[in-house]
Formats: sequence, C-alpha cells, structure tokens
Amino acid sequence: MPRGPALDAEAILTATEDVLRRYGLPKSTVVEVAKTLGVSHASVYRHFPSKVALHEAVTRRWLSRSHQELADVAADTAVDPSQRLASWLTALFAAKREKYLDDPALFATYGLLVSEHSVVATEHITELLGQLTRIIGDGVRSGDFASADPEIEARAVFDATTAFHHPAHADQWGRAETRTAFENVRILVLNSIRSH
Amino acid sequence: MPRGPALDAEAILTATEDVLRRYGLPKSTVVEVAKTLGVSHASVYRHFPSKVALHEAVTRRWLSRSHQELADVAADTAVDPSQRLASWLTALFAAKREKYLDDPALFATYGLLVSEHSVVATEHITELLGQLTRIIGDGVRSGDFASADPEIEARAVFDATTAFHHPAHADQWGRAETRTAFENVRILVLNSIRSH
DNA sequence: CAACTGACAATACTTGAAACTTGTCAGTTG
DNA sequence: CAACTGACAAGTTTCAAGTATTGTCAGTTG
Repeated sequence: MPRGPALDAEAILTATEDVLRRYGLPKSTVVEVAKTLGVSHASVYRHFPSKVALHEAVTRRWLSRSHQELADVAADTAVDPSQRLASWLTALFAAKREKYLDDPALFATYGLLVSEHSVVATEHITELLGQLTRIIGDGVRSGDFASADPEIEARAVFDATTAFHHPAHADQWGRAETRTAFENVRILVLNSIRSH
Repeated sequence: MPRGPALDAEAILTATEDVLRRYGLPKSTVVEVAKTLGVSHASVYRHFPSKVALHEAVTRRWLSRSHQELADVAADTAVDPSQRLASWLTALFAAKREKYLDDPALFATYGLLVSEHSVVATEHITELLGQLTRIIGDGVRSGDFASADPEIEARAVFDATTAFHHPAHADQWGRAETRTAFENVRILVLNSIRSH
C-alpha cells in the first residue's frame, strides 16, 4: 500500500541525517532509518544496496553542500586575486569552525563517516584544490601572484593550512588563539605567493 | 632482600617503555612493569605515586630525547638562517617520519600518551617554538629574514607545517607524494619569510 | 506489476558475572 | 630501618551468552 509521497532516495538520505544527528554513528541503524520513515528496513534496501552505500551517499551530500559557498568565492573574478585567496581561506576555516562549534558531536560523526569513505574525501579535496588552483591561476595571469605551477602551489597552500581545515584539529578551533594563528598563517601564505 | 642494582626510577622507566612496546598502551599494566623487573608492583609505587605519573615521566623522557638533535640544528650559527630553517624543518619531519615508519604501533602508543598528558605536550611544543624563534630571530638580525615578531612568525611556521609533524597525519608520512608536499610547503614558508 | 513487507540466516553488538588492575598499608627481611 | 612484599578494597576490563542488525527473497498488496 504505497501512500503519501513515494519513498525516494532523497527522503532516505534526509532520514539518515536525522538518525545520525540523534543517535550518532555507532547507534544509527538501517532499521532506525526505516522506522523514522514508517517503512520496513527492506524498503531502504530497494534504494541503496548496503548500509555502506547509504552512508557514502549521505557523506557525499554533506560535503558537497559544505563546499557550495566556497565555489562562489572562488568564481568571483570581480575581486582581486589576493583578496579572493584570503577570503577563500577564511571562508573555508569559518565554514568548518561553525559546523564544529554548532554541534561538535555531529561534526565528529561526519568526521568518522568521511574517514570511512576515503573515496568521497578524496573527491572533496580534489574539488577544493580545483577552486584554489583557479584562484591562483587567475592571480598568476594578472601578475599579482608568482608561481611556476598553480596546481602545485594550490596543494602547498592547502597543506600549509591543514591545522585550520582538517577535522583532527577541530578541538582547537573554538580558541581565540587559534583564530589569531589562522590570521598569521594566512598572512604567511599570501606573503609567499604574492609577486615581489 | 635487595639484591642486584637497587630499583631506581630510570630502570622503571626503561621497563615501562619495554612493556609499552610489547603490549601497547591499553594492556600495559603496572603489574607487568613490576614483573619485567622481578619485583612486586607495590615497589613501583615507592618511586611513582600513580600509573598516570609513571606514564607522564616516560612520555617526557621520550619527547625530550626526540628534540635533542633538533636543538643542535637550531644552535648551529655557522649555517646561514635560510639553510638553518630549512634543515630544522626537514629534521623535524624526518625524525617524526622515521619514528612512525620504524614502528607504527609504538608511535601510535606514544601519540596516545602525549594526548593524555597535554602538559607534557605543551612543554615540548614550547621548546620547539623556542628553537624556531631563535633561528628566525637570528635571520632577522642578519637581514636574511623579514619579520616584525620572530615569536609570532615561529608559531605561524610551526602551524603551517602541522601536516608534517602532528601525529594525526602520520599515516600519510610514508607516501612519496607527502615528501614532495613537504618540500613544497617548506619552499612556501621560506619564500614568505625571506626578505625581498 | 511495481512497491513494499515478513521472515530468515549470518554476522555484529550488548551485557553482566568473573578476572584483573590500581593504589594502600601493615608486616617482613637483610 | 630502609627497601620491599603480600594481601586487600575499590574500580575497571574481559568474555561468553543472549539480543539486535544486516542483507536476502519469496510472497503480499493496491
């Protein structure tokens, strides 16, 4: 008896997010997701081949939402490259920090999910590096930046700011000292890449 | 009946290192340390007030051994500051990487110990920042480096190289790409700090 | 007949009783 | 008498038994 809106993948993903938020990763089960939706757990398996695939999909959706706003900063060619790079790095740190401070347990849950689905994590990082490469490439073209290879430079900038975007360091992000530390690394990075 | 060399703190620390290496942190007990030394566990408590204090002492000893060689690089004023900073960063990464690759399980054990004894970790970082500050201060004085405040600059350099010294990233240190990534961050940092 | 379900085997997780560990101290020993 | 120990209470960890979860599929339903 299919009543109400037909069960679809998006509804299942949203229900899975709910369950992850309420129960955390270890206690979030496919049975609980199905219960939230008022269906049997077998129905969930008609849309996702396994719990792992479901978790991978929910992780991908979460990460892709989280780099949407960064894409806008990266694409805004009206702003000069130095400012654009500074804004992008600040936005990356701010987005992660806010997610962590808003709900540390949920942030930890997604941190676990990301580490369990390294393919998704790699795709996410590739996307971010693409955005960084674009900003740096624009800067080199306009003469603001000096770099032999924007792609390698992007990786170096990303690696140099690890402490401010890698979840392993999230427990430091609430401290005032960490905000200052970020400012100083951002200045260091921009000072390095700007042509002299 | 005290026979052989009297039981002293150093012997207990060495036995504790043995037990940590053989059993890992969760299964390393004071009883096992005592068994290794051929004494009762009550004897261990005559030298250390608690298991936590024992672990703190063993952690302090391990970290202080590990920054001994770095102190030499930092103090070698015969080498010019750029080279000295490059060598110091390379030595820091090399020391950590070798310890990790030599015995990943033991490295993880000490990583846990360090995180459980944050006071010791803070002291260790303060020591490393002191060495960095000295190199940068020398560079500013000789005109090789430009920096308003060597102490803040040292912190920024340390933070920018987090991916290559923080144990959370140890699982990447064996990869060839990571060595390249380190070279590029090291170049970025030196390019930033050198006066133009 | 497409969407869904109940029932099921295999595997993973919880739980509480037994075993072990920490830290103390009065007593032993050379 | 200083160094050490055995025995002990309080707290923590382990393990085996029961319980829950995953993933499948033949069968039901609108």
